[in-house]
Amino acid sequence: MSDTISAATSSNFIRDIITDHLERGRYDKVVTRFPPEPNGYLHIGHAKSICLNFGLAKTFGGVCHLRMDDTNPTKEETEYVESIANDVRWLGFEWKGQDATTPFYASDYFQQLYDWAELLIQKGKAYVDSVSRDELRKNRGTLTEPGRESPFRSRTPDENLDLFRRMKAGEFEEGEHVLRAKIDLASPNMLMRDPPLYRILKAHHHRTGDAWCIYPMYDYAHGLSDALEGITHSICTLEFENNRELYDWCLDAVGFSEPRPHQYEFARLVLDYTVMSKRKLLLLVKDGLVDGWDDPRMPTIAGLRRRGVRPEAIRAFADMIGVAKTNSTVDIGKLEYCIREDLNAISPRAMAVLDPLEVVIDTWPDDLVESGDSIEAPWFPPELADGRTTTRRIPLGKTLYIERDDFMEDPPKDFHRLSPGQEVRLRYGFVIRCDRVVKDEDGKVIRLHVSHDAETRHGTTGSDKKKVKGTIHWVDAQAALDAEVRVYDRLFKVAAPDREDDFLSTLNPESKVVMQAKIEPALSAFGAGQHVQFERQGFFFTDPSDHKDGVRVFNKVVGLRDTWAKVKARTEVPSAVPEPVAKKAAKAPDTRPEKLSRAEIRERRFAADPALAARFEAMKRDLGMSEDEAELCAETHALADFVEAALAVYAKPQAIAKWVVNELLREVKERDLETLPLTAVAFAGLVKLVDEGQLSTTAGKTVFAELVQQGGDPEAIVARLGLAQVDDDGAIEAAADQVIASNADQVAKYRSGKTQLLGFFVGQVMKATGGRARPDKVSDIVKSKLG
RNA sequence: UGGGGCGUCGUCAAGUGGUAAGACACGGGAUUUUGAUUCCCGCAUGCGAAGGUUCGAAUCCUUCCGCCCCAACCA
Repeated sequence: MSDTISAATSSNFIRDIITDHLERGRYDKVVTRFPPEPNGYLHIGHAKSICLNFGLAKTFGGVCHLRMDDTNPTKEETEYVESIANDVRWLGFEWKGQDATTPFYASDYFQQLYDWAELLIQKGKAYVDSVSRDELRKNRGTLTEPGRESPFRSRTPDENLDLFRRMKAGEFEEGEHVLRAKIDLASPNMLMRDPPLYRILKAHHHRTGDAWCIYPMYDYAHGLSDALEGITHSICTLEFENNRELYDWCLDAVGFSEPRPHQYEFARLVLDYTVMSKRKLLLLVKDGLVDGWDDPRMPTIAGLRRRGVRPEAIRAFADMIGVAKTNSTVDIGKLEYCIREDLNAISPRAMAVLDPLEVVIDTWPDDLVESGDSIEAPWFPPELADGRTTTRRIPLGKTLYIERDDFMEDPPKDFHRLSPGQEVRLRYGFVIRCDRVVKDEDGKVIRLHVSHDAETRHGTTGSDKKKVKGTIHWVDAQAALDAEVRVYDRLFKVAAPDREDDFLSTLNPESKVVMQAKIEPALSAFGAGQHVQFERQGFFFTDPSDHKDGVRVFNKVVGLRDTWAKVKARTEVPSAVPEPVAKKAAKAPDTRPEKLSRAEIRERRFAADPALAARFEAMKRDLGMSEDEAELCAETHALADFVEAALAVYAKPQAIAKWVVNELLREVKERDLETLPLTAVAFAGLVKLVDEGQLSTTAGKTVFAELVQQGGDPEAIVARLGLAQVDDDGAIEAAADQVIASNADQVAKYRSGKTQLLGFFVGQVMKATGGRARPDKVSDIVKSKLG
């Protein structure tokens, strides 16, 4: 793996999990995996996942497996396997596989997976279902209605085994039978309603050929492949969150015990102005809307590579956008920034005129008309030269080309370029003044006549004496070489083509514009696959396949930042065509029931349990609890019992309710109250201690946490931990002085008005006293000391 | 009450009860023979909303709101 991969990758929740696991010794090394299905080319979204998985392995000193998830022979092809392996390697990563070049394949595990399926059948955890595809779907129920059992669900293991073996032997046609996990048709998670594990597919597999006619489904194959390879952290995207339960089921059912792999999900990359789904990308390729998978406009790795983006930029981008669980859309400007930053450091500078306008220097000396002149210029600007002192000669003659955009007959006042009567500097040349404009009969400017100031010639002393506002690029007309320059822009006109009914209708017709450009002759030395900055324009890349001797083809990678374009856009009329509003694609009907109001829900609950209703009323009426408090305390009978028992020890309903609602409720979310070591008596004792001022609230919370963990007696815990409240002004003042003395800069900030720092000081003093100080007193003392 | 997730600046994103990181974008300035690069400076009295707990809440509790995912023999 390359050393240039950023070591300072920012933290994310998955790193935190792994760090924790390693610290606790749950695993002793990290094994991740990148598991693409070889049914398409990798794109920048995959790159995010690749950087994550391989990056994690690298930073934790583990390994990452590249595994082809090839369980569906109808979609997968060897061409894709090769492109995927190639792309991963190009991105700068090495995988652990059978060897350095061969990846893992899920298809290598078909026999083992099959054997485990037989095991599940024998354990009664899987059965062969023989209903039609339609029937199966209907029997699955809906989001709100449970599914129904298939009549074949009760087949014996022996029957199932026989049928399954015959499925494998090819005795049945596709769709006749399917092997299903026997889980729970009523599960709220649709994936757990007896999901198919194996289906019959009489298709030729790209690696196993015709050896199999049954193939495992994703959920079955994936988790078990992970387990087989000793994967520790199986990282996938958010849409698989629902699959995690099934992932765990499969591993448990086959009999894997800890430490075994676990699945974690992060948000996949969504980028502005592009599409990322393989289906849509495939459509663009198949319909010839782009020039193949490696069209430089495609977000594929192959496309980016051909465009001239380097792996360094992609890795920097992956690092920049981070890893989280929020569905988000990344501004494509971030990618462009990373590309520029990378290319800026390595690209030699040259001049090229994409849209030439002829310029004749009328003052050009006669003796140089034939022979011409030339100027030496560095390939790199001084701030980047960094020891690179190479230069090239730029021919210069009487006739030049400049960029058509760099001339305006009637310019706005902040135009720094060439216009009638005005001066501009030629990059590495001299200052010229526009004397005359020649137009054709349509009024189009076809030639400029200028005069030059020989004293401003580059490299001569005093050449920069004359100050002009602009410098423009140019090439000598006689010496210039012809080149094809492919100017690429974003593929879509709208920010979210995915949200359109017909995403193809938003294709940007100007995403590829081919220019016949004039370039400086030194560029003839450039072979295919080289980067260059055309000054004032952008970064370009000689096309890896089309650029040859005599045929010069440059791809535009990305433009330079263009402040002028921004200024222009700001002053011009804002484009009258508003971005079309994205229409949401029609979705399947929402079958969720109407939302019930809170009161209705309560009514329903209490109607079902009048005794609970009575307790709720009693708490409200007899104990003076608020409606909310009473409702929460009467959530279940167990809780209500607990509250009543606590009240029997310490009869202050407000105080008890407060602690129940704000502290206890949190603990009983995941755990049953009955399993908590905390007793009602201990709880009441704690509330009393705090309520009577013997314990600060902060210390009270510490004791509460202890009680929840270990149980015990609150007073004993207070004594053991030495938490009794510090009420003594002297002790608090001493602590406060200490804190103030050691935070002089913060004190200064506070005194100059940043009073929100009070919390900081109080916090420091509280920490210094181990949370025992009376907080209100601390606050008062600190405030008066800070003045 | 089907279940599972997610809401912090225009965009990503840290932050897990004690000073709302950072980056991109944006705005201003300096340097500049690329309107580039580089360098400074500015940019969330506030974390979906409202209540509550606390000396102190983005963080804990409650309720509400919004968005995403799941009913392929795809992955």
